[in-house]
Amino acid sequence: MAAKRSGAQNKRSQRKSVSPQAGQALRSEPPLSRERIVATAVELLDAEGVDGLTMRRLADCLGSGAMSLYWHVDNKEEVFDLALDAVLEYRGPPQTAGSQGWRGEVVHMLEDWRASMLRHPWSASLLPRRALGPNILGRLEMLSKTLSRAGVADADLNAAIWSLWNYVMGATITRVSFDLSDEDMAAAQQRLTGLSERYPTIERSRLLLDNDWDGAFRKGLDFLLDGLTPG
Amino acid sequence: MAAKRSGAQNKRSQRKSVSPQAGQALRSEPPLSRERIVATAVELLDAEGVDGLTMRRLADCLGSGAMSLYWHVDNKEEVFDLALDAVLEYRGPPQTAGSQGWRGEVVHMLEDWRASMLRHPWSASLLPRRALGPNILGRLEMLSKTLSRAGVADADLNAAIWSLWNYVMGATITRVSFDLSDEDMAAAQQRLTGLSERYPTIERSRLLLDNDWDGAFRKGLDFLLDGLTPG
DNA sequence: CGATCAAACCGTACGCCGTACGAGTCAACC
DNA sequence: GGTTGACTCGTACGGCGTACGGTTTGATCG
Repeated sequence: MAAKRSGAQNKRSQRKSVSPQAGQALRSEPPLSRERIVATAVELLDAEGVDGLTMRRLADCLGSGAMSLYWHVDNKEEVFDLALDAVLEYRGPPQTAGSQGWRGEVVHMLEDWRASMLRHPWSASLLPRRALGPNILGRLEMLSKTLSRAGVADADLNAAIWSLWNYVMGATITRVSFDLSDEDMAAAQQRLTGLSERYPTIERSRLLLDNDWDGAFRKGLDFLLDGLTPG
Repeated sequence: MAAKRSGAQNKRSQRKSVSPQAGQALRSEPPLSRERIVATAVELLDAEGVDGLTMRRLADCLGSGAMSLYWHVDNKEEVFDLALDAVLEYRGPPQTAGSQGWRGEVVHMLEDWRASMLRHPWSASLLPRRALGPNILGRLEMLSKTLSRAGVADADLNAAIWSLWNYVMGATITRVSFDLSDEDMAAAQQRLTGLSERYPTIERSRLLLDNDWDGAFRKGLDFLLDGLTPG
């Protein structure tokens, strides 16, 4: 009988043979692989959203049967985890202005983090999962190293990292949640004005409308960084 | 034919009759109602988590048929929305120390917000939804009013509110995501030490272990409030 | 060459899901 | 009695994740 044991055992073991594509002479598709599955999953998520990804549809897009996916992947959860991390690659700050200092580097990485997730809004709805893939860990490592070099005390380092993480995640989720279409906006406003005697202040401030999300994100980030660093 | 039209039309219209419980002479359960459905949904979510809530199970707990729920509720999404808001009621700061000032009131409300969600961890996984129920709106209204009275400029008010919201949501989601059982903790540590040459800083700082979440939350909140207020 | 074996693939089936549909029940009112 | 409207629910449909076991394929070895 075949193997197919528990997670990451014999699967993902790379082909040791010399032939680049083994078999599959009649099939036009390249053979399945973790990478191809994840890449296609991201495409599907981008196109159809979180509910549009099913194992059957994913397999269809890959030109394979649904159950074939389970050779490369433990279950649907793992597909989500891999897709989330796949979208969060970070290549570092732009080299053109190399002398922007640690703070510029941190701001750049965090704004890029948020932007990457907003480019794939489904990623925000996957958030409450602890999948710490290599890309997420890489960003945390960069954050940790940069803050440490900037003089943040070791005792405060973890709190500082988590504060920034929290802020970025909250801002991203909120931005996705309220990324309403125009009619939704109108409906929300409608509902609020109907209740203006109950919520006069937020009705008057038009909190749910015309807000500068990007600017507010940057502002709050600055506040946080001001507080987090000794100088 | 019956009515059952679109959202919040004829449903939820309270009984005008004098009889306290109409019909249902043989059934021991009280009649269905939005309130009872939501309360039971919260119980079920607390007990079984987000995947444990299905319309059939919810109906079973209520002693009714699954399809009966749809008279009082549009769909499962609405059950989630109502459950989320139901858990976020806020009764205001403790009256004993009435003179703690605006900042104490804000901190109290935000810490209570986070605590309420941590008491029902499923609420964090429901987050990326824009359901603005009365309790959430009430908290936003309180925040808006208090900050405004504290002297935050109107131009900065919305940014201030969203920054605090973002921070609280991110911190709560993160806390839930990493609320690992002991073996999960060990596994995460295992995975990290295996990769210590790739992520030396976060491995050394033990970022994923022994962290003071509550203290870090309070710290970051203070940073944010420091930056947000003029004085 | 033929035998063997693991890797990779996939068809079928099971139990569960959300909910459309329409029929049923019952109190209130004409 | 007849009608109506609020409410309950049995059945059914299409779709889901995935357990299970069978099949194909290429590599390896005699």
